[in-house]
Amino acid sequence: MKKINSAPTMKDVAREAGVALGTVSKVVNGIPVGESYRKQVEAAIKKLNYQVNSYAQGLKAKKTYTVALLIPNTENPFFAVLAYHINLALLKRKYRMLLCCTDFDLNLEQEYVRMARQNKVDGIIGLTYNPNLVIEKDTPFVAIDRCIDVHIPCVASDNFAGGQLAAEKLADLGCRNVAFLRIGSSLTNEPNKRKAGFENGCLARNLNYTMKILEDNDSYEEFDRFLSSNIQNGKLLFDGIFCVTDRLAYYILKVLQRLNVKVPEDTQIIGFDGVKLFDNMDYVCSTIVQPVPEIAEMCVELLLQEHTTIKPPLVCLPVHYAYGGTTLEFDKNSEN
Amino acid sequence: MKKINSAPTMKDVAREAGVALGTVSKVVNGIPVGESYRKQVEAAIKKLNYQVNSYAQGLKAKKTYTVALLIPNTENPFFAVLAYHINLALLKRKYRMLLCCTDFDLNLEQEYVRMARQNKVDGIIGLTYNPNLVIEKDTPFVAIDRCIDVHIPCVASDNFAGGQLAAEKLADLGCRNVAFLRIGSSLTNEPNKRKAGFENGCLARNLNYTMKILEDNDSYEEFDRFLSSNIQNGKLLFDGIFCVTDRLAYYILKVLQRLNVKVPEDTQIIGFDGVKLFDNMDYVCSTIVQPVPEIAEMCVELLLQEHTTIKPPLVCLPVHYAYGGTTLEFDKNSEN
DNA sequence: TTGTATGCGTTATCAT
DNA sequence: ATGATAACGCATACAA
Repeated sequence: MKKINSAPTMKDVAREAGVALGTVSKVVNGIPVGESYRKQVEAAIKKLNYQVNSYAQGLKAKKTYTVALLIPNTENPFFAVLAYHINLALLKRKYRMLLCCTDFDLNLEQEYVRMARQNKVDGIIGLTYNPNLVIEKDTPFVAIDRCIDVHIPCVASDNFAGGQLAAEKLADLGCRNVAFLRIGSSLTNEPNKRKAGFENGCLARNLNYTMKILEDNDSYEEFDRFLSSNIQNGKLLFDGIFCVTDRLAYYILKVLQRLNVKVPEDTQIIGFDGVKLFDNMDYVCSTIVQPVPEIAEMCVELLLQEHTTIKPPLVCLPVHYAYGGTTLEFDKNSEN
Repeated sequence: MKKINSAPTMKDVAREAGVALGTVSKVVNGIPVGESYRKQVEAAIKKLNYQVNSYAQGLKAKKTYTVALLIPNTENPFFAVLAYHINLALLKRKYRMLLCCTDFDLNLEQEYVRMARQNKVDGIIGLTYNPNLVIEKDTPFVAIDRCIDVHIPCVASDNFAGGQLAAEKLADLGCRNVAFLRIGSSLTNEPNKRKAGFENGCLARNLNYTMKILEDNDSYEEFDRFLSSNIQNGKLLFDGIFCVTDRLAYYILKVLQRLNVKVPEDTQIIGFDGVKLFDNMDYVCSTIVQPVPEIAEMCVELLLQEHTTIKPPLVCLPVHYAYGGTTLEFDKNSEN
């Protein structure tokens, strides 16, 4: 396509206004300047429709007002909503956002981190999976859901409490025999604590529990088999299931429907994330809701704090339970 | 956070390699240079972990390898998936993507367009709603779903054909009395053609049809009333409903469930977009699927074509029907 | 072929 | 308070 050629520069403005270059710069940057000069310059700016070139600015200032967000994709609604809120939080602070979808590609993750060095961006917010990700000490980085290094702040939901809450809710809702279903990376990360929290909650409430943990490259259908094998006389042995994500919960819901297990009458399901199909609509399933807007704000805040006071290595934000049709409505209205 | 200070520059590399600045530049840009020099420079680059500063590069070249994507948000899965595929298409061409969520804010849309001028980005792909959006002729811009100007290429699905297809499918599936439901901006855009296409299809297939068109600021609940008022003896007068989007279709599905109308037995629903809750999972409803990856590719292709041959003012890409549980399974497997 | 010098648009440090 | 000038890191036209 045609190149953008003739953007007016400060020099043009200076000539138009009949003042020196430096004066224009001052006006643009809000540095006090003689009233009459000010007006002239402003008039010239308006007339030429001048706008600073942020690339020249970035070159000079080593500051680009751009932040890179590394996430696997925006097809998963959790990531998509996260991206949206981070974008919002950045916009509030006049920052732009470079969206870098990594598709779970470990090399691509590293590539993007490298790209961010050399003041191409002012910082990175990353939800990554590369266990060997190299982040030089002078690259401002905030991690989501994974503690990469003590010097890199990590922001996450309180996953342990979330798991615990799920167990408690199932207990409150009358379950006695529950299962925990999980699939995902074996990487050590915060969401892994959901399991421990759930176990803890089950023990506290005297719930019988069973775990079915799959690895990343396993097939979801393994769950089909697992559930089928736990059906006796047409009834599922579990009256409650906690799924590590809403995505999985949604999948399990379909499986149970096929197996003629009634949800929530026979078996209740709680997921994790708080995914909605469309904004302002219902949750996909009863779920432990992650505080996405707060996570976004926290990430941006931590990333942009200039005052290099001590950075918290791990920030856990509170989650809450929300009804979404896959549990009994006992406490439908208790959004927490 | 700490500033990135000491990034090595070409000068550092030149010194390290014992060559001149220009030589380094040439190596970096793949311009032939003496073999021994090449190796020395490459060694120095590796040693210092040097990387070009794209801001200095952009300043010089008036090319930033960055494209801005303007969409309302990434909370709506259609937008989210679109963003993902555009990101992919750009990545293939070594371009970065600035994600600009406009939240349907007309001023913000204009603001972003302005920002893009002055070679801050090499071009813009925009799904916008501002009817008065000013795009200077020298700003590379590709529009999605709306013809802004003859000089600005517009990429969209074949919405007319999609509407027609919806009518045909409903007819094939045995419907005789159908309704078209729509809510959205009254702006003239491509998706509006869904209505005309549907009408056309109904006429061709002798379907009785009713239209219920709401405006942007109307309440969805208006549809509740509309449907309620069309129930006689506990039966809905429509045996088929075509909704302008999957989002609406999903909403209507919930309404009908509340009204005890069985879907798809009593009434079948077809939406538009092809939204899936999670990737690789089922469609939210039976739907007319937009070819999102192709739309993304086309946008990027049109935007980046250097050879300013003639640009097509409007490109319509083919849609197809997909079963998603809200129609009878008559042709479940016909993904067209 | 390789090196040198200039300019891209800004900002900041100087004299004035 | 204002204007001239250097420097940011890179690319390139030009000289060697």
